Amino acid sequence: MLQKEVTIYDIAQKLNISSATVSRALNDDPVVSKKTRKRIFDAADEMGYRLNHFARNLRSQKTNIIGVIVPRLNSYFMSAVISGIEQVANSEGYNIIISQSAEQWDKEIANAKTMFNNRVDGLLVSLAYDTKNIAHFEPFFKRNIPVIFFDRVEEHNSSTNVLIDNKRAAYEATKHLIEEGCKRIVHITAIPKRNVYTDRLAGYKLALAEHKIKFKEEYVVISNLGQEDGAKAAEKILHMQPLPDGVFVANDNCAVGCMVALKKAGIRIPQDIAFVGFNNDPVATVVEPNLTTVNYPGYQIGAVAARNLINHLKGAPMYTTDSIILKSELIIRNSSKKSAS
Amino acid sequence: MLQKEVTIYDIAQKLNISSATVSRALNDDPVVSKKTRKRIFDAADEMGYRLNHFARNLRSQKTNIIGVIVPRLNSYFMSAVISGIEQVANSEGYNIIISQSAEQWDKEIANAKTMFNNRVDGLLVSLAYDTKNIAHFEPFFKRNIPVIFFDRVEEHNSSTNVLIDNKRAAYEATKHLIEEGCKRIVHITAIPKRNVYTDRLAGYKLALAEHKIKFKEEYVVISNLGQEDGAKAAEKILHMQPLPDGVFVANDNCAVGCMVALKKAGIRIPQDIAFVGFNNDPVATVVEPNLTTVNYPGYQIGAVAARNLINHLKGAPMYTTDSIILKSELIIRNSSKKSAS
DNA sequence: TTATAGATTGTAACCGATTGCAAATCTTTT
DNA sequence: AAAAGATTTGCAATCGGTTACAATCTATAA
Repeated sequence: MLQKEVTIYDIAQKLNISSATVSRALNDDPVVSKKTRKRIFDAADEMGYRLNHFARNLRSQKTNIIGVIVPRLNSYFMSAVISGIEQVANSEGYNIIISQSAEQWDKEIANAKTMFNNRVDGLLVSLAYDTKNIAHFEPFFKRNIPVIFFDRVEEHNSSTNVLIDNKRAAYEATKHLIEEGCKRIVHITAIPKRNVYTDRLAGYKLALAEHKIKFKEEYVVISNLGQEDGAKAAEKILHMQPLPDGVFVANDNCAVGCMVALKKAGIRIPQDIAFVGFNNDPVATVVEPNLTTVNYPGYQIGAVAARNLINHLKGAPMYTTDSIILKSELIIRNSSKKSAS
Repeated sequence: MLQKEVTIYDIAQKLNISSATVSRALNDDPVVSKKTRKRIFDAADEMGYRLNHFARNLRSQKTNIIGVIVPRLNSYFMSAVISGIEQVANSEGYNIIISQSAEQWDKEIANAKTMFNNRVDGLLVSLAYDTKNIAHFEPFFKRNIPVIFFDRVEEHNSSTNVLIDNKRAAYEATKHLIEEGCKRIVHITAIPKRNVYTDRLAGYKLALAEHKIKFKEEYVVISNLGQEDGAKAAEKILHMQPLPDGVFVANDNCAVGCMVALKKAGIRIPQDIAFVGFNNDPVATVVEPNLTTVNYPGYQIGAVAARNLINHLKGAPMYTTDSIILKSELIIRNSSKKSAS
């Protein structure tokens, strides 16, 4: 037996007052006397009243929903990000709806449209591989709906970015390899279209240049950065003459896949080839030797992005922050300790 | 310059027809003539009309939102599940909102309440460790809002469960260890409150019994199943006399943590101790030796659960399915091949 | 030509809240 | 006791759709 929904009208009728007063009381409007206020709350409790968000949203033109668009959900990093977003959003009374672009520009466009039609109050986005421009977010900008990009970002004067200093992190990683004695350093990365990859590539080049090591195009291996792609990259590396003595990979999963394949081929790590990854995925402490990597704090990225978005929604002006750079650091483990071994 | 929202009234006015006709046309009601229909769609496009979900929801009392409550988001398995849910839901025009219980009963109760107040059309739930009963879902049952449990389930006559046959999977896993020659098999698991753990324990016991191996309470190690908990479990194992010769872990992450710690202590795997895990997390192919494990198809679990829920929402009666058991299988890798080594 | 069924469109109530403005009630002051 | 001011409360419009029912139009048959 389905009980009918209780509305403010039912409460009003029962107490013989107007629905306006009930509405005000339930919204803690101080104009309502404590006495009626109490009567209303008691009645609401007793009758099992619950707010109808649609009626409210319809009136207030707000949804209390934050949209999240990510390339993929199935990585440790992204899970951590989402976890951070959810935590903050939830604590502030916002709900999140999530969709995946599967790294495809057109799906991202479709997702953005859906989010727009769902009238999200704000949007958190990590761009797909494929995305050539961000015109599909124009409707949001036009309506002053805040959009924050994280991790995979694009510059836009009416949005904030949340990320780490990829160039510097990559620089540190590469420099570390050089200091461990590496001279022929391969960089495995994705097609450098997105900031995360171009910046890491730039950091890699900078470190080389600073140590007077000539950059070689053939040392940049383009890959999809999955674990299995790491194995494919290993193939390529094994065919290089002379063999590289260090590898900096833009992602731990791929690094690990590559290490496993190289080890199978008899390469010793780090003696023959030293490795540095990126992200500090838990798998870094499982592979042998443990992987030196850049700690990329996913949970915090998500939490900060969400916090910032909500601040905007609550009135903080957009221009106060342009981009937010979180700390990252190199965690040195055995995969790169050439000198000590 | 914020452009104002276009409503069906604007379209109606412009075309000099009634809003009712506009509404019908936009909803593909065949009663509207093709001619007016076309005029309406053209005008809607041109004017940049977008549906107001709240107005519709307010009227139709439907939200097209599916709620998802999970213990944690940060595991590969759960990411895969969410990915599956999102895919199916999206393709059917549903949105999902996600919240985490952080393995706590009270947070789960709060989440359920939020979902209820958000008037989700249906709910997908994986229960927290902690959850002692599912009374907090009664409001859903009472209102005939479908609830589907997956992975961590509880029996209830008005809900469907989606999961694998944990008992059988555990039985196969343990049997495999026995057939590889193990006699003293440890089982690392969580406090057996949830089905997944009790069932796996039962499967473990069954396999032992069937092979006339006496069950020993002290061989069941209770843990939180994180990677670091695996290391703690390794401690305990190292203190056992005589040393066990096989370990069946209820989760790959923990198995891996345990293996790494044991190896550090000089234990050879699988020669001294053979390992079988659970889930087929990607890390299973990174650890050395590669981990034998039960393949638990997360993506499919999510997709099937979502598909089923949506079928219910579209009218399929609830009683047609009571629980859905997906296939799982043992993937044998080197961590358990005692006989071959 | 007219009755009639069938196709199309319009009218208006309804979903459940919010809120500006007016009205009523209660206090305080003279 | 009446006037003025401060508190509370109520009225009614509004948000943007949906849909039962009535009204109108069109085409075909008698």
